[in-house]
Amino acid sequence: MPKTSHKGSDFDCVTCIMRKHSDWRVLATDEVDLLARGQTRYSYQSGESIYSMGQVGNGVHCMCAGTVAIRRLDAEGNSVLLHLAYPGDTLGYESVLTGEPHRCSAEALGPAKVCHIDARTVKQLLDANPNLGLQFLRRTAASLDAAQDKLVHHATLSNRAKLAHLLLVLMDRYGRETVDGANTMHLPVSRRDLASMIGARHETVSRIISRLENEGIAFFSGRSVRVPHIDALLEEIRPQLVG
Amino acid sequence: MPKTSHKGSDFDCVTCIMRKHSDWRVLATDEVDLLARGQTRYSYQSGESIYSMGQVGNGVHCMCAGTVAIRRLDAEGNSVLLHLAYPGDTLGYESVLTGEPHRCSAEALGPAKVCHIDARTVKQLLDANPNLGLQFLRRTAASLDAAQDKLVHHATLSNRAKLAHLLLVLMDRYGRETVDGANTMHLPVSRRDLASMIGARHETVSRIISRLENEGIAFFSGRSVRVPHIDALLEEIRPQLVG
DNA sequence: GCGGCGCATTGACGATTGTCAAATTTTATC
DNA sequence: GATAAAATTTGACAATCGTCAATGCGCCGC
Repeated sequence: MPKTSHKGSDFDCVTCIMRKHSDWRVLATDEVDLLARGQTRYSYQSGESIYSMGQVGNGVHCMCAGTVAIRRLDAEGNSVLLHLAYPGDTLGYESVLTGEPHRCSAEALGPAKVCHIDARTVKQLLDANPNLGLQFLRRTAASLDAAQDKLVHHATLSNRAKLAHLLLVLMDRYGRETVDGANTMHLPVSRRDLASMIGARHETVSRIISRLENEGIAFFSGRSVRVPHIDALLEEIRPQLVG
Repeated sequence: MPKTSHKGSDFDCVTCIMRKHSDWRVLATDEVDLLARGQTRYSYQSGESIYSMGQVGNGVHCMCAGTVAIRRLDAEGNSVLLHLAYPGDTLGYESVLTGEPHRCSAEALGPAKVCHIDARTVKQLLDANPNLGLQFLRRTAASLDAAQDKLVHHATLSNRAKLAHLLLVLMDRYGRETVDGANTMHLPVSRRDLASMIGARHETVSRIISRLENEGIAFFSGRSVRVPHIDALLEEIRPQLVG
């Protein structure tokens, strides 16, 4: 499925609109120039791989547009979607810092624009501006916090509650409210990926979806989802607080 | 339950045997002196809190001896044991870096010796030596990697396999081999904590333990565990590879 | 347009799990 | 050491979940 990515040169970090929202915002002007010299922009089609588990990273990837899935595969070939990355996110810096191979793969979930920054440039910037390392540290700590939150959810919520929570999170980014007060969105991922995100089989997700539809809470058609009353999904997360 | 911790002054980071195994190993000699001036050693009894969720950290904690449980509580009061920390580990630096309250609590699981390093000193050291920030970054990235591995396990393994895996990990640190080739250990945590670590109810863990005993795989008595053939536990992790 | 192929849905069924409850053991406190 | 509190174990039962299997749907390449 993956086609070759397209390398473009009509772009520059100096003028990148996402830079102020990324880790690179701590750089000074001359450091941004250095960043721009080590940078190459790539366009990816849906399904294309940005990097793969097991490879050693030769640079970091800075997202300008699109959605990228961060996955990990276990020994039996099960794919688990761990994280969705968005414009402003920097990907793959762990491997550059440690020299270890990537522990996850990154795959475009739609047309995406991602800049590659050469490892040498990254190291020069880390040397030149200690704030960049601290910024990466803050970002990584936030990711760790998010991962731990997921662990808590996996340990305490039912699959149904986890799916409801995931739908709310996705609705927050992909959803829009219609005139009748309902919320709709186009799912960025397949049912299988939804299942791996909540730690269940895809058949189980299908059944939960069926029940949600029967109960009038959410309606699915392909990848489009309609939630008439968003509060009904919120109810699913809170365990029964008998009153 | 928690008694007050004991503040001791008969100790110095300069001579600390764990320093070479901790993040502070990147410091130069004069920086270690600065570290030692900002440091206070505390002794904690089993069950005592080192810091709590919601508090803003006024420094970082460096473990010299013992075992510390990193927990998170959800809105309903469920406690999830996310991580066990050991000598050489540095705890609570996220809060110091971000100014945000601690997202987890840290509790001694037995007699523990933990040094507190004042936030001001930490910031001075981060300013003085950029390698310290990069070291924290590597450490945090490793923690993130471990958390993601747990997420994959939660998504793909049965509770029984997760418990077997956890026992193997604990055996690696707490176990010793007896003359007859069996492995034994003293569990550092309660059944409830074991359950929260694998994302199951404590009743479920009790039942899995009963089955493991009936099948001759592992024998539990209080907190002591005896595993006659460690390979039998390993078999539990690998899904059925029909041959 | 057609055939394939992967994804999605649904049914059936057994296994596992969560919940509630009670009995028992261990641990903590005085 | 006695009592209280907490942790653990076990049973019963309903609900959920995973697996296997069959079918339908949609997309893509030819």
